[in-house]
Amino acid sequence: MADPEFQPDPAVVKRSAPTVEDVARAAGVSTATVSRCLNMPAKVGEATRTRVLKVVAELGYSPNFGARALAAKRTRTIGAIVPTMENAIFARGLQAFQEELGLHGYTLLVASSSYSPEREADQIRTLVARGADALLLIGFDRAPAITEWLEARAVPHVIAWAYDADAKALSVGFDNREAMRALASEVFARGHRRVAVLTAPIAQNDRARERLAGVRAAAAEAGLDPDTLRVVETPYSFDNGAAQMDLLMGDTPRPTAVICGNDILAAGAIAAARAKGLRVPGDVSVTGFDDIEIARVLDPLLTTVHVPHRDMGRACARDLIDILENGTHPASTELRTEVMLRGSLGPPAD
Amino acid sequence: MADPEFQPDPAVVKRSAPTVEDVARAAGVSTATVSRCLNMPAKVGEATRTRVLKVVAELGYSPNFGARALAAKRTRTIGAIVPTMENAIFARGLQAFQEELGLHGYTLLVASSSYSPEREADQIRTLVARGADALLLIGFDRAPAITEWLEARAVPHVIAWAYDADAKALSVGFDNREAMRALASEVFARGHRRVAVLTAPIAQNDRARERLAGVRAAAAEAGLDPDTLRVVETPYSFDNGAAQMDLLMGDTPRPTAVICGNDILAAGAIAAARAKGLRVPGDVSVTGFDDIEIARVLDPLLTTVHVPHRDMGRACARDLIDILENGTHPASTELRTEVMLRGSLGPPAD
DNA sequence: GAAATTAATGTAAGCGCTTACAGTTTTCGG
DNA sequence: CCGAAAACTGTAAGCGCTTACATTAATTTC
Repeated sequence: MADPEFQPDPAVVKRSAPTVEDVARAAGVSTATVSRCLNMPAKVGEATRTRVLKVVAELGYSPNFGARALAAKRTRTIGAIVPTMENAIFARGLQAFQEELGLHGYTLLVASSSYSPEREADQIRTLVARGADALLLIGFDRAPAITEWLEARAVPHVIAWAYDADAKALSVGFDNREAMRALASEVFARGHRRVAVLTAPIAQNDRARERLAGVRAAAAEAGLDPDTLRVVETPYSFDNGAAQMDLLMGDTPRPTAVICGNDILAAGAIAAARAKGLRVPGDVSVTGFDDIEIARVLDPLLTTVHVPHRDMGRACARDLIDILENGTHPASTELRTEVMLRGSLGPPAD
Repeated sequence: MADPEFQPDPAVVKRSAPTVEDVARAAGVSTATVSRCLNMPAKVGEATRTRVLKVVAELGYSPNFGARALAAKRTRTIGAIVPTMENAIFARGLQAFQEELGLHGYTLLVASSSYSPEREADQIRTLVARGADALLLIGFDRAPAITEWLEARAVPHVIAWAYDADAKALSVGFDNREAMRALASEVFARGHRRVAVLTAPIAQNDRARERLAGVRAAAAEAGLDPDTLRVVETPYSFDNGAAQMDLLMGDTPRPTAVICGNDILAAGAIAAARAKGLRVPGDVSVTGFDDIEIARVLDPLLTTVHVPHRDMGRACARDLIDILENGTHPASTELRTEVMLRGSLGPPAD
């Protein structure tokens, strides 16, 4: 004969999500045991575990994120800061990164820096403040203060899209200089002597700088004074590629080949060349870098360097998780790139 | 004459990050005041506030994320689940979404569903469990149970890439059917009668379904039986577009126009047509949808529907923040699309 | 000028979870 | 069978922050 007054409908009493306590009570165990069932199942007796997990399922219990983060001092969340998600360059790597993280129960926090170092520094602080356990960053170029800050806070991080065996930081990437040198060699091997380079601003972009160095190295190998290369810096974008190509094609004598820092610039360059009535590669050869989808739809098909974006993203995820869970110190990984010789590169006209 | 034993070097004592308590002590106030300075500065006296903020800066204090989330019951983190980040379709909208969130002090949590409803359901649960205060989802098609679950938990969410004034859910998007109808009308207006439609599987994709309905509507308007349309379903990808186009071009009689569900399929289709020695639009016209970068580099330029991806991302962010901070109920927003008539659409050959 | 507001700050109770430590059973070698 | 080690489970102390409520000081009102 319970007085209904004292036995209110549980559904009415509990408006909010169930807590460990609710689960513990319902399963007849302590909260510690519930927690252990979820985090270290091996340390709990078989029978207890199944009983607790059954209750967990029935109640639809899901641990409170904040409480867990506070008590365990980790969030199983990993941050990534890329220059941009707009084009396929980073998006594909990010996608693979996220997939791999998900496989291991981690979640991805994303921010973009728009190629601005200040913005990147901000985002790094923000993501760490938001509880990121580790970080994926693009390239090596950043103020030493930031790196020191990360070290001081012991925030694991991996540098992607670049590789440097000597750097103290863990990196997963490829040798931008060598990759571009290999591509540029193909250009010079075809006899091009008036060559222009369309690159992203190299000031705070080690990948762009290394790629330019690769072109210069190839030029030198081909017996050409690297200083005769016409170098034009412009932010990565289709329109910038087109605009700068337009200017370059106004030069006399005109370059017979234009080596672009990435496929997006190359796409713009090819469009601009065509708009001017020039044939590619008849009148001017164009090359790119990255081998994103666009390279396969351009007419002519774009000669470029294939970058294993997905492998890179996946490797980054694995390394960070490895550090977080096993406290290891993985070695940097150098991935291979491949020169993709396609229609946009031909011999010079003259 | 303090015994050094009792006054250890603070630098040695405090290895970990400063807490509110540290700040409070250094500023000579209570922790409540420190918290208020950070969260509701107007409620604190001018002098106190500046003093506290100075200490905050000096100590490099940053509130612990977990503790804050636990106590305040919100994370200022918003989740987004998109089918994929691989191509520019969603990446661009996501970029704008993230930028706008950042402007308001929110962070973006990202997951991708690979167009799988089960995966999406998983990701929704995961992101909410990870503390997402609100969610951005793509399209309306999902199990009612999921929507109910979101409602029950009172998780604000916005549906993007689709618009439905009558739906109970908040949406920010465009009328997929009408947009495609407008484009298809142009195709039929040029005299095409043997038309194929290359679409993503429509089973669990309302956008694809609506677009197909748009083509059928246009066909009907043009006095054509919609059932004479050759409809081919294939997942969005360049290779699938190419493969299916290859098959379509083997038909006799061959379609004179192929309307594709997005630009990626269209790019594959054009490549396949060319590989078969067919001229576009001479032998076959091709249209896309989205107007991503690729549309402007294809040869010929791709006739497609321009979708305001960035506007959509931005509007979604604003709506969610508005709900979170002001408890409002924004109305769904319908954005305008525009048919971009370009080279890939011409009159039929025969 | 006393009472009533308003403004500024402090006190302290959690938020829900993890985990060191302690206590209780089992298990097992000898 | 006994004592020690191993295997489970419980107790309870925080983790660092926010915020309802209490307190005190400064203004305002009549």
